[in-house]
Amino acid sequence: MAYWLLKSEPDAFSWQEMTTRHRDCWDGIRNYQARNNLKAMQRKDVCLFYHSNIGKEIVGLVQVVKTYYPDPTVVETPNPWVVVDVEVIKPLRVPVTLEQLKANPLLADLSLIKQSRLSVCPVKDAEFEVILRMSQTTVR
DNA sequence: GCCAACGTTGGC
DNA sequence: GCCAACGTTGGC
Repeated sequence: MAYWLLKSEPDAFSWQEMTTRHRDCWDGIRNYQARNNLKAMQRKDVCLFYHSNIGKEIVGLVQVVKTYYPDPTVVETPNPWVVVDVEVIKPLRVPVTLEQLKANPLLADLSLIKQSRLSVCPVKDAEFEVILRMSQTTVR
């Protein structure tokens, strides 16, 4: 099982909305590196839900419930873009801010920090554990 | 609002 | 194939 981080601007799609829908397809990814990460996701993989721009914090956990398929919002053919379906697991008990992530030496290598523009980032097992501990949350 | 980082486009 | 111009993301 792998771990990932999904970014969303709360103005466009917030954690609040995610919990209302409970399950949703993660569409709109238009970056090849991010797309390749989507393609690598397996069912049951856990994703950290991050609010970019506003909040700048990880606020919840979702899991992959359907592996990649063509992005239905794309009309051109061939369609190079894909989505996965994700489902809410739970909110973090305590959100973890970007500031905290940056301040933690164990997370110096975090993809979110090193490559700030990538909207679907891999998270290493050890990094995930550290972040989860910071959030005072357990996965299930 | 600004700017750094980075991706994409198009002229040559 | 190089690189300048331009667009986008996202932190500050």
